[in-house]
Amino acid sequence: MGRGKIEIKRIENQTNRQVTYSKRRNGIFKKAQELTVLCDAKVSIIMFSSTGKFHEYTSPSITTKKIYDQYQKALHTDLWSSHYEIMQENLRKLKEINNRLSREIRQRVGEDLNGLSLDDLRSLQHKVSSSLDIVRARKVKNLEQRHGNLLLDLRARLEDPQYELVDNEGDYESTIALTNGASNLYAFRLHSSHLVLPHAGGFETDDLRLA
Amino acid sequence: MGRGKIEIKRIENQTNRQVTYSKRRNGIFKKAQELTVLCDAKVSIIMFSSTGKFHEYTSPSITTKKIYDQYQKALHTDLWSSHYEIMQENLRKLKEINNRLSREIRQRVGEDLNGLSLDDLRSLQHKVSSSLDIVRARKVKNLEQRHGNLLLDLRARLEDPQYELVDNEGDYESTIALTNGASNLYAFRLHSSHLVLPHAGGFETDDLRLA
DNA sequence: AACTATTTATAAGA
DNA sequence: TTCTTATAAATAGTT
Repeated sequence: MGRGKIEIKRIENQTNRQVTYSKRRNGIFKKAQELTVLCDAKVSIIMFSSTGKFHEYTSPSITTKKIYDQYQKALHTDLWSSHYEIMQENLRKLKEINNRLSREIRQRVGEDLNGLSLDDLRSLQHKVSSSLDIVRARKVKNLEQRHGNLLLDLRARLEDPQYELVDNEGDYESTIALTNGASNLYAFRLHSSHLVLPHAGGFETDDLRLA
Repeated sequence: MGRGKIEIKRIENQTNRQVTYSKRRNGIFKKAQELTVLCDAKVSIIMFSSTGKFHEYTSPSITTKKIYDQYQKALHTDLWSSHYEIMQENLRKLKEINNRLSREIRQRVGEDLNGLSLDDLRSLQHKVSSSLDIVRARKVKNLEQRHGNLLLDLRARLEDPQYELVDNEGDYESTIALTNGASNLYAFRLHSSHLVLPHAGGFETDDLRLA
């Protein structure tokens, strides 16, 4: 309907496209308004131009939110709650992980020991002690690497009677200690990998896996 | 456009109204489709007839939900999005806290030491060492309390040459050590108290403060 | 659901 | 952008 017939395919000329968009948009909105009045209907139109400009028509006596609520009812589809539920669940899991990490670290720091039995304390001591060995060994290793100094190495060995043990059997012993000491951590990681991720393509949700 | 001109007002004859609704609905959807193609636009139309029947058009390559997301963004209209954004923000913060806790604990366990300078390692060793002292002291204290046994106490003192120091000056020394060692933790807590909580009355969001 | 006289929308041009 | 106008498209009333 115009001076000439046009083919329904993308208008390549940007200006033409904009003009046509504007004209036809008005046309559609007018028709929507007429439909609303003539037929006592409720209409919601939302559109975005190719440049991202937003326009809408909504029948008077209704809001976009109401239209969408009805839409959801009509389709028996809940567009948003699944996302909310997933986010809630992720929040819950992250908090759980956080609490465990907090407790673990507080105990390692020496806080919050009241609930622990003697055995717990003993085990905690061993864990912390193992960690200390590892850190100490690492520090020494760093020193060695940094200075390439055998004298220093020797001095470190003298300074630290446990060093010999850690250094010789360290790979095995400390791995065991570490595994035990860090077992909770591994559990946390396993947990965090269970975080439910929303489907792709919906809301942009950050990757929730812990690094 | 038809055999006669019509006034734009509600069609009282129910049958006519239905017929007109049907015809004009198709017209609008066709125009929406054309607009989509011609102008590379994104259109979402949702309508309900006076009898409650539901119909929609959505441009291919987009979903109603996406249109709705964009709609919310475009209007800065807050139907649900503020809640959503708050949850996103909280998730982000929890993840941040989690990562810090994880790093802290991993270092205390003896993992992930590669990035640390010699000074870092030294400081870490001191922290872990302090923690170890505290835990050890606590274990011994537990033993004492449990058995009320002086002999045991004595044996513990023999077993652990550092005990004397910790026991005598422990309250001050270990508090300092703890405060230093746990300073990051306090920072985390401060952080977590900054979590934004959604307004009451919306979606039920769990309390996000860390215990 | 078709038909078609008419109205309405709009493409192209100014 | 807005207006103009020839023409295409939509549709009201009819079958």
